[in-house]
Amino acid sequence: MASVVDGNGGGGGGGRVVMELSHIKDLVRQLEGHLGGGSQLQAQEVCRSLASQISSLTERSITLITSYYCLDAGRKRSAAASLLSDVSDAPFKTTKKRKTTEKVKNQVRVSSAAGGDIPADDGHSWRKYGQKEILGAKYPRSYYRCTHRHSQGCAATKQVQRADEDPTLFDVIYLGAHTCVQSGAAVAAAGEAATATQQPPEHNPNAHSLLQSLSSSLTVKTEGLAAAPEPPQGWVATTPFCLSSTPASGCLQAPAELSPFSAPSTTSENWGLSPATSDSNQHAAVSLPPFEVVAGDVEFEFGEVVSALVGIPDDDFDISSFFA
DNA sequence: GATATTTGACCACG
DNA sequence: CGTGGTCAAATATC
Repeated sequence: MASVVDGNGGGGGGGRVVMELSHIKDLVRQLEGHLGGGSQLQAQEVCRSLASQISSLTERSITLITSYYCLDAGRKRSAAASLLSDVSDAPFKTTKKRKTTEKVKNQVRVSSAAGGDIPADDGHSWRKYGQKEILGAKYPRSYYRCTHRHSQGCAATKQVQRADEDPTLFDVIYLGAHTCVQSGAAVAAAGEAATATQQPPEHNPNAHSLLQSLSSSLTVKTEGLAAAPEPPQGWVATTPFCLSSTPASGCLQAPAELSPFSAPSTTSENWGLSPATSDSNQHAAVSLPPFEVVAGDVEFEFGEVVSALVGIPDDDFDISSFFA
């Protein structure tokens, strides 16, 4: 029921986004190879070319997704609907109400640091404001908001829920983008990382690991789905996939400064961008501080995005079969 | 005293 | 009316 990717419905064939992403993945692989070594001049030339291809392909994918969102924002509904609340650029209205317009949402599964406790922090400071027993779930869901909500009007919130099947795993849903100013280092790192994925690596020492992480994230999102006949409840990616949008617009937009595939809420470099996590094994739920991402989710809205792009009616679309 | 967490209640949505 | 998200008072911690 509560399955995120529900149904085993129809749908088939490829999608443009997937093709683009697969293409990007291949290019990244090639680029990786050229980075490994080889003759300087030629390699540089090839890298440059590959990088620019990656850049344009990425951009195209973004465009596809964003155009879909602009067209269709707010029309879809699914199990996800209950998770969406509004952007709340208008400071919460008079009452304790649930808002239902769209909001940046990003879903990841993390493992707890010690197998028992809450997952380590993700670079942002959160303040718990509620906890709720959820029907059908063994464990209560905790609600967090950004500590800087009042001081900086940051509207980011997250929900943390222990996974039924594995108590050491936590499903974390990020809602809304951080507008607060965080420790500059993390943001800067994210920004730098983003830039590096869009431009030729040149002499960037991080290039390789960045590429690896990009490559692995793409791998999971495409191949992972294709390989798994029935993905575990929609937790399909190893890297958070942030469909950021500006708080005010209903439309999904590519962030101005950051990579569209940036870590959620521009947090620390441990969000799939650091060398430490670049060797992301499929589901090695090892507990490593500060934040081991076991699986991120492109999330079902992304599935709907894709379904729309391919022209599948949004009723009964199964993202897994789509990717297959 | 300031800040964070807990917890029951309130309220919107389906 | 049930469920889930949020509020806010009470409480805990620093």
